[in-house]
This record gives sequence, structure tokens and C-alpha cells, in this order.
Amino acid sequence: MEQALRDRFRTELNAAQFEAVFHDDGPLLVIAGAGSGKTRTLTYRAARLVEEGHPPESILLLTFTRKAAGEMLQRASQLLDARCHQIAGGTFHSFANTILKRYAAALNFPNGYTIIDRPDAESLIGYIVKENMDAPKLGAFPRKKTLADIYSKMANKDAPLEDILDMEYPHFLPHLDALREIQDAYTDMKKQQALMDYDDLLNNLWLLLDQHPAIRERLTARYRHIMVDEYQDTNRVQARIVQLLAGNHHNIMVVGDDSQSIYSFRGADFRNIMDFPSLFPDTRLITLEENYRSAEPILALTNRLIDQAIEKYPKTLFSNRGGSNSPQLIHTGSENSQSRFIVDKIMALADQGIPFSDIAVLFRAGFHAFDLEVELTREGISYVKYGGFKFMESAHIKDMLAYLRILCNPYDRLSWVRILLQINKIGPKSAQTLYDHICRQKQGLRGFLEDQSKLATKPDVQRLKDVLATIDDATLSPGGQGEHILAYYLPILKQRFDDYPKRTRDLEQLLAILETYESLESFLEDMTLEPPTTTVSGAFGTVGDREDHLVLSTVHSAKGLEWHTVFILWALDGRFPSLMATENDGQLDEELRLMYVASTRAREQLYFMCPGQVYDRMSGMLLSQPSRFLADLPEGILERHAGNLW
DNA sequence: AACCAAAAGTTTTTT
DNA sequence: ACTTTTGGTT
Repeated sequence: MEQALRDRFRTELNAAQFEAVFHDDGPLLVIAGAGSGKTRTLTYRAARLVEEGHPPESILLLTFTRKAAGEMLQRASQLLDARCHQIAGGTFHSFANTILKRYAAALNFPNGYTIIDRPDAESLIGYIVKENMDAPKLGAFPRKKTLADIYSKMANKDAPLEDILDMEYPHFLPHLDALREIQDAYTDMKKQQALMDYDDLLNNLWLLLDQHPAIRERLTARYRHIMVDEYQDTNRVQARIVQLLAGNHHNIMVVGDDSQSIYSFRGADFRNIMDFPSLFPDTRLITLEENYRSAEPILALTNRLIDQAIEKYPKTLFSNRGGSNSPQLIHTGSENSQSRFIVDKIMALADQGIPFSDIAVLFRAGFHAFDLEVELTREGISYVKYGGFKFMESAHIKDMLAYLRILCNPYDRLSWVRILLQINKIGPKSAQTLYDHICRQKQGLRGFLEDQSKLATKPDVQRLKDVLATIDDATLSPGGQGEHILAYYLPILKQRFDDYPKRTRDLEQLLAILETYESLESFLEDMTLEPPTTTVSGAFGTVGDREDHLVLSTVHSAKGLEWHTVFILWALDGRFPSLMATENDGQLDEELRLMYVASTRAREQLYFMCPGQVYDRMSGMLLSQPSRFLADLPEGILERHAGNLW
């Protein structure tokens, strides 16, 4: 490496980081505590590999979100040069999609498959239950949402149906056989219609690597250096994929922190991190324990917090930073006084010159922030909200996407039924008849356009044919297609939703995104794999990064980020930890890690908010105690104050 | 067969 | 508060 750059790296990295960055070939495990410069280490290492002559496209960087990958490559480019943008990066799911698109045929799967999201999967399962299970069901039978949950857990935890039922749904054990039947039918249905759900992407990538040595070798020859971020949140399938990708070269670096594992509900297992050295026997272990983020009093609290975990691998973060502001627990009377306290504090911080974008309010669940959102809007404070409400899953967006989806995949039953049901006097039966005709014809979209049956020649159906015929035109851009669809769909929208003005704006936003794409396929893939998840002051928008917005976020979506001041909403026992998680130690530990992730986001000031006296209607309990995780912390670590007590 | 209204059951986090 | 299921009417 060029000496000047090497010197620069030496001054900008600490000893442990430097060691990791300059680690050569072979397996490397980096245990990186919160705020210890994990991202920095990854970007510097990527830049270093490129600088030393490794072709950027031979480096694979797997991260938790595509945004994280993009930011890392951006930073690496600034460090070195634009070559770093050529590094292959993304999430496990998007990487799987890239590979499967090319090799799907090897798995006897059509190349032009469609990726379905969770609600789609639920609807498909719903069809199966309705059509194949006509016998009246004895006792409580799981709803389609629960069925989708169960099947997804099986895939993510790599466990048989019995085990999942035993552990989490013992009351459904009598239906074991039926559940198995439904799952088989679901698998068949996906194959017939060329559909893959999120879990299929990972599973099929693993199958491909495992059963096709020639393809595996081609891939391991292509990706000579692999780096995986947030390794504590990978599941069994992902760990096996990593193992196969490492092939014979074993140039695999994984980075993670067992204390920040917060996705076990999705099958993630932080033991993956601990098992890594036994998977790769000559693993080098580097630990990053110096925290550069948080002021001393915050670090003192977070260290005490994570000490309470029942199962843990001890480590204590240290810092050379001073700081005088102790974390505070603020008791307020009602939910609204909690919101008012935060609004007042934010105004005061703004007066001190802290930008809104350097302040965050974090919460356990999206709806916990509703009252605060009202209050912020009233005060005219603009904010961005991450997590919670899923824009892509709202009915009008899914409607719009359905029209685009049948252009890519004319046998997509879900989308056909969805758009046919919007036509007057067409219900489930007629929709099915029309769809069956399309499948029988095997002529793609023409099967519908040229259907001359009585049903298909009704004036209302004819209007749909007309618009589909117009947009089925290779010379039209995706944006142009979208405009035609919107013109057709808007009257339907007005008839079906009384809040159509808001929804119309959403659709126009979607159209604006669509216009930035060259191909419909990649638009649809992106909308499923990495959907826009933010809302700007209540209305969805392409986030103007330049603007100075306050950040509201679920703890899960706040992963990896940091702010000057952090407020944690509802640090109330029963909310955080959630009442549902207080039954067993494993779940309780995860809630604790979640609280740990939330509090380690703060650099200078940390507030826990605790409104008293909330009635929880699900359990019938009155919640009034602060979070059990905070209860035993001494006053020197956590100051208790009364906020607004009305 | 489609449509509509009333009733019942659920309630986190996300690719 | 919200979605999904149900039963009854057109």
C-alpha cells in the first residue's frame, strides 16, 4: 500500500481497527461494541483491498439494509476513489435475488419470477385455506396471518413444524396435518405462478450453492473477499450461505455485537457469532472495545444496563470522552404530557443550536409515537418517521402495483384478482373464471385481451382491457405506463376511499419514483426488497436529505445510527419491555438488548420517558412502573425527575 | 354471485 | 382501533 495512505490509516484508526483493516487472507471475526467504529473499520478495509489491487467487483459486502451498503461504499470512495462504487454490496435478500435471477433455471424455477411481500404471502395462504379446506374446522384454527408467521419461522429458524408449534403455538398442535398440507399447497402454488417470498430467496440461494457445485465454484471464484456486517442478526440459513460462499478461500470477515442482537423474532441467532470460530477453525478474533460515540455518563449507564442480561458474553466498553450530563428518567402524568415535555425540550435544544436532525425519539413500536406526532404537527416541527407504518402495504399502493405486476408476470393470480375485483359486479367467482381463462390460453396478457366470453366483454371489463392494451407497449417508459394506469385507477380510488385526496398524493409520489427507473422489473424488485419506509411529517415523500428534520424511529430501524440527544418513549414496564415478552428469559433478554441498542444511540444526552398510569386493554392491567431494566440503576447512574405531571 | 352491515377477534419489531 | 369473518339482502 502506498506509504502516505498507510500513514493516514494509522492516524485515523486505533490499534485494533488497524489490525482488522490490514488483516490479510483467511477468516476474521470482529466483535465490535456499540459506537466502536465498526462501520469505519469495514469501509477502510474495503478501500484498502481495492487500493492493493483487488478488483472491486471481487469484493462482496453484505449489510443489513441497502442504504447502509450505499453509505459505506460512498465513504470508501471518498477515502480512495470511485472504484469503490463497483464493490458488490447489498442485503442478503437483494444479493440472493441478483444471483437467482441468473441461475433460477438450475432450480427448475422460471427466470422471470416475482418477489412477493408478507401480505401477498398471507393472501395466497388465504386462498388455499378457503379452497382446499372445506371441512368445518374443529376448535380454533390459525388465521392466514398466523399461518404465514408459522411458515416463516420454520424457514428462518430452520426448524420442523412440530418444533415451532410446540414452542410457540401449542394450541394448534391438533391441526398439525392440516398445517402441513396447507404449506405443501402454498409451495406448489408459488412454483406454478413463479413467485418467491422473502424466505424463498434465502432458501433457494442456499439450495443453489449446496446442490450445484459448478455454480458455487463460479461464485466463489468471483467473490474473493466477503465482508458481512451485523452478523449477530443473521439466521441459520444466512450462516450456511456465508459458509458456502467462503468456498475454499475462506476470505471471510464478519462483524457484529452479540449485545445488539434484536432480530431473534425473525430467526436471527446471536450464537452464529460465537460459533463462527468453530466453523472456520483458523479464525482470527479482534475485539473493538473503545467507544467513540457516547459521553462517559451515558456509557456508564449502558454498561450497567447490558450487565443485567441473563445470557451474555462479558465486555465493558470504555471511553476517553468526558461529559457531564447524566441520563434522566422523566416521570410524567399522561401520554400527552410526555409528548409536551419532549416538544419543550426539543425547542430548548434548537435554541442552543442543535439541529433537529441531530435529535431522535425512539420507541418500541410504531404506534407508540402517535400522540407525539400530533403534538409535533401542532407545533410545526417537521419530522421523518422510520418504521412502523408500511407505505407499500397500504391498499391503494398495492392496487397500483398490481397493474404493473401483471405486465411482468401475466400469471400472477394475486394481482389479477386484485384488479378484477375493483370492477363493478365482478366478485371472487368471476375474477377466478377470467384468471383461469388466461392460464389456459398460455398466451400471456393476450389471453385476457382476446378473451371474447360474455363476462370478458362487459363494458367495465372492456375498459380494463383497453388500458392494459395501451400500456403493453415496449416503447413506453415505466413512468408512461404508470400515468395511464393512474388515469384508469383514480376514479376507482375515489369511489372506494373517502380519504382519496391523501391517497392520490401518495400515488403521485409513487409515480415520481417509478419515473426514475428504466425497467419495470427492477422497480418492482426494489419496492419489495427495499421499500421506502419513511414518512415525512405524516405524508410519504422521497426524503429530502438536505432538510433539517427531527427523527422519529422504531429502535429496530435506528440500528447503527447516532444522535446528539435521544429520547426513549414509554420506558414503562409492560410497554418496554413489551408485556408479551415478559414470559420467558430469552425474550426478556432480547427486550433488554433492544433497550441497550436504543440508549447507545446517544452521544451527549439521553432521556427515558415514563408516563404513569396507562391502562392496557389487552391484559386488563394498569401499567405504572418504570421499565424493570431501569428500576435497579442507582441515582448516580440515572437521575429521576418529575416532568409535567398533569 | 355480489354487496353490505354487523360481529368478533387481535394488538411489536422487518427483509 | 383495526382488520377479518360472518350472515343476510339484493
